Amino acid sequence: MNEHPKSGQPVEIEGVVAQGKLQRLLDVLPEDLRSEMMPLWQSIRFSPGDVLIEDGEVADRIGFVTDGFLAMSKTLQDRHRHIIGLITPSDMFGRAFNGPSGYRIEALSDGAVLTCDRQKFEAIIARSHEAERLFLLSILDELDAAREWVMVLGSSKVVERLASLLIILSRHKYRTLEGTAHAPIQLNLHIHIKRVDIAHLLGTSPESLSRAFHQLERTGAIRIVTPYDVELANLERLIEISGNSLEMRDE
Amino acid sequence: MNEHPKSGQPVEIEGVVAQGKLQRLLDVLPEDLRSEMMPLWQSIRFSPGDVLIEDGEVADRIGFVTDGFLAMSKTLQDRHRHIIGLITPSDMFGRAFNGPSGYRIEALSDGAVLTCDRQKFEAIIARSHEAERLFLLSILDELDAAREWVMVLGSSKVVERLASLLIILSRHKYRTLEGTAHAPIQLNLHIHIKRVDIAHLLGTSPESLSRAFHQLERTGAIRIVTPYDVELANLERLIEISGNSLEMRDE
DNA sequence: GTGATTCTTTGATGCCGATCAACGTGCTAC
DNA sequence: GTAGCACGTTGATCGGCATCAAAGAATCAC
Repeated sequence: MNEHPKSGQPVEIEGVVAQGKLQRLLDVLPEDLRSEMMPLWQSIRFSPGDVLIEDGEVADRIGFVTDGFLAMSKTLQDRHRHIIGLITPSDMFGRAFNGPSGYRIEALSDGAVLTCDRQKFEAIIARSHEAERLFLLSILDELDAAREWVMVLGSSKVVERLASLLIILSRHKYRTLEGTAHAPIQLNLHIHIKRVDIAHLLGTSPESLSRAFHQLERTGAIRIVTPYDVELANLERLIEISGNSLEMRDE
Repeated sequence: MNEHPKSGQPVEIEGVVAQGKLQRLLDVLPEDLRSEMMPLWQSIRFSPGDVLIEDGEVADRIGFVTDGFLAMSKTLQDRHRHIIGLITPSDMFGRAFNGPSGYRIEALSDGAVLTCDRQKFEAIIARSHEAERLFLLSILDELDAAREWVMVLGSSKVVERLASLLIILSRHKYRTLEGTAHAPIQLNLHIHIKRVDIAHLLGTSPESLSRAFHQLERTGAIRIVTPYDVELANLERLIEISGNSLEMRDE
């Protein structure tokens, strides 16, 4: 029995566990809608370079990231590739209640998503006032994140932007460590993303990004263990370099 | 009689006429909620430099711009001022259903807003499914706009960013000219915003911005009549310079 | 009108970062 | 092992832009 677990219990589909926003959404759904929605979900694993939704395509599916990093990206005629934003665990993608996507959704790391038919998702959410409200709140969060990112891109220098990114990534990591009592003084940050992708996210080139990384290391703000493993040795200095533009909320 | 005009008719409060999103919102409200909400509105006129909501303040009011330009801005300790985004006629501001604002809302031009107590606004909207849905859709629009702006800020060069901004501004102007049958070939764009503010919006300095303006003029893309009046002489070239990153939808 | 104030533009200089090129490093295949 | 490949780093050059400084241009007070 117990085909569809009760509210509050972790939801697992094909070996992939729903958490964060998706779990909260399922939690507030009344039992009947919840039962209706559960079988619609499907898990997909991805690897770097995979394209989940093509630029310009009318997305017929929405999804939640359960693990790994996706990006909204766009490459212009002049072959310049921009990464508009990261999509990190718990985030949603796919333009529910909205028109076609102007951006490609692509994978920057290994990971997994849970996806659902877009129209069915919308229809079910729309039948629960609570769920639709929760959905609205998560869009408001996305909006805040996007604006914060506008702020970051406004800082002219690459080191500043990189410092901001590292802080944001550490916040994400911290967010998922809800078990921990206090923030650790020294943060070992595992970066799952290639240098090129970080560069395109920060609006710079891999070369300049590399220099920025090593500049941060020279000032003692970070220590580069491997290109994918960085130790935030001096968080205060890092914040200072970033320009103090970020709210240090823990959510 | 007819204290509260019927749906579909323009709403006017203290000489200021509601249009765009606010009007649509009022239109979908059932008559009782509409009557309840109408007396809550209050018009405020603003001039450049006026601060409507202070950075960090818990906004107790929301508002819709009916005329002129506002900005979300933030100035860091190092006195650097960033403008995160423009708030143009029909746009909302003030974080309904959300926490304190991390940004200042300030006026960049003369204009007017209609404002309403935030909690009362939320309460009334929440009682109408249609209205809450409409609200959600307008937040989704804001999200798109924010992401588009991330895209623009990603282009390294100032001329490109300026070209994009001019296109966006012309779109706004076109949006309000719903009476006109077709887009005019040659667009006379009145810019209500000071150079410093545009500069801070584009993440550059007034000096560099000035040079960018004149560079656009040299290439024939625009003609500068006065600093506040620009003629988009060659829209195609302007789009080309902008990097084609913008969707040319008319809404 | 005149002067004060505010905004825009122009000029000169030095730094940051884009770009091209080459080299280093780690991984996979075999 | 070695070759090949993908990714990261380093070096050198050059253009764009921030910055400082100062000069037009427009507006307002009076």
